[in-house]
Amino acid sequence: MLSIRSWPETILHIDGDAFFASVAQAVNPKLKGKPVVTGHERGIATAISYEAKKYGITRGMRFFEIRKLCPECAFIESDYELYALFSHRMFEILRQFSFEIEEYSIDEGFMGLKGLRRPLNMTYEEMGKKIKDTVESNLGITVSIGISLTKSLAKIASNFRKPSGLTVIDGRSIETFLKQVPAKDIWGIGEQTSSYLKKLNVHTAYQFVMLSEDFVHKNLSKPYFEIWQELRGKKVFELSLEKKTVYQSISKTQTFHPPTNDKDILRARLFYHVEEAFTKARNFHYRVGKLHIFLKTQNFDYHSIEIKLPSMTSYPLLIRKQIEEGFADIYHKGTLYRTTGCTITDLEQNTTIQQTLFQDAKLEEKMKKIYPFIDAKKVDFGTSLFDKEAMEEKKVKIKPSIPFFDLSVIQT
DNA sequence: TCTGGGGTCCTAGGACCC
DNA sequence: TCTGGGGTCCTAGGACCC
Repeated sequence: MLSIRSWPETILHIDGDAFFASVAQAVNPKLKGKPVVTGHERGIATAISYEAKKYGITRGMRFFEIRKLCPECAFIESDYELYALFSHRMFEILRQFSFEIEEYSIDEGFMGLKGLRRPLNMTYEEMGKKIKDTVESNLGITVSIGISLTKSLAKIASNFRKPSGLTVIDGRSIETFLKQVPAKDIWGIGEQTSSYLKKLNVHTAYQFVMLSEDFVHKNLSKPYFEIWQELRGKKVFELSLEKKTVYQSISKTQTFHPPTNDKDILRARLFYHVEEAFTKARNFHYRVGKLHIFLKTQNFDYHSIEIKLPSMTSYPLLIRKQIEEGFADIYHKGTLYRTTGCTITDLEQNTTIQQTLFQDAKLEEKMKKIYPFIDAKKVDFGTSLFDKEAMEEKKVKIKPSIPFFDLSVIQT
C-alpha cells in the first residue's frame, strides 16, 4: 500500500493528438474529418490522423501500403515551420496560466500547477479543462492532458484517454489507476525492459511499483529505480524550464533511396552533414572536440570512425584532411550504403577569451572572419571539388558543400 | 514494423596508475 | 619475480525517448 497525500506536488502533461496531422487539418478545412497522413516527402508515414489510424495505418508505413489500406487517404508533405508555429502558440497559451513550463518536444510539455488553486480559484481538474478548452478552441486541434504528482504519472495519465482526454490522478488514486496500465506503457520502459519484466511476472504498472526497493536495486539499473520512485508519487524528475541551448552531441544523418555505393555521392553527403553539424554548433557557440562519421549498410551494419580533432574548433574546414582520411577508412568499394551521418561530441561552450592551441592559429583567425558570412549565407560556394556535370549525370542533387572549395580562396 | 532523424543517459570493461 | 586492492578515465554499446 502506498500512502500518499492527495497533492504533495502537481504536474500537468499536455500532448498534441496526432499533432502534425491535426495541424494539417486545422489549416486545411478540406482535410477535417478525413484520413490524413504526413511524411509524403520521405514516402513513409510520420503522423497519422485518428481517422487514418482506423484503417490500421501505423508510423513508418510506406506509401504503397497506405494506399492499399486506405485509397482515399490524404498523404501530405511535412511542414515543420507550420508545426513550430502551432507549437509556439500552444506554449503561449500555457504561459497564460503559469511560467513553470517545460517545452519537452514540439507537441508535448509539462507544467507545474502547484500553488495555483487559490489564486485561480479552481481545482486542478478545472485548470486542466480550461487549458484544454483554450488550446483546442484557439488552435483548432485537440490535445490530451494528464495531471498528477510527478512527470511520469502525468505522462501516463495524458496517454490514458486519447484523443482529447483529461485524466487527473491524485495521490490516493495512484494504485487503482496503475492497475489499469500495462508495464510497457510506462514512460522509459521500452520493449527490452517490458519483456524482461514479464519474465519477473510484472505485467502492469501496479505490479511494478509493488516490487520492493531492494528487488528493484538488485535487478534493474538506475533509470528504472527512478521511474519506480516517480510512479510511487515521489518526485525525481524536475521540470527543465530553460530553453534547450545545451547539447551533449549534435548529429546529422540522411538515408538514400535507393541505397548507393557511389563514392563521390557518399563523400559529398558526408561532408555536407559535417558542415551542417558544425553550423549548428556555431549557432550555439560550441567548439568541438570529436567527430564521428559513419556509413550504414543495407543490413544496418555501421562502418564508423571517430576523429579526435587536433584542437577544439568550430570550423570544419580546418579538419578537411582528417575527414577525407576517415572516409577513406570506412568506405568499402562495392558495398551498398543506405545512410550517411555524423555526430559531433566533446562540445565546449565558447568563453569570451578564446585560447586556441591550434598549430595554425592564424588560419583559425581567418575562419572566424570568413564563417559569419557563410553562416549568413552571403557567400555562394557553388563550386565543389567534384565535377558538377558528372553529378548531374548521376541525377543526384547535392547541395554544394563548403569543404570542397579550395582553401586558397580565403587567403587574404 | 524490414526500419526516418535527432537526441539522452547508463553500464561494463579495458587501460593505466598508485 | 610474485602478489593485492582501489581509483580514474575512456570507449563501446545498449536502451529509451519524440
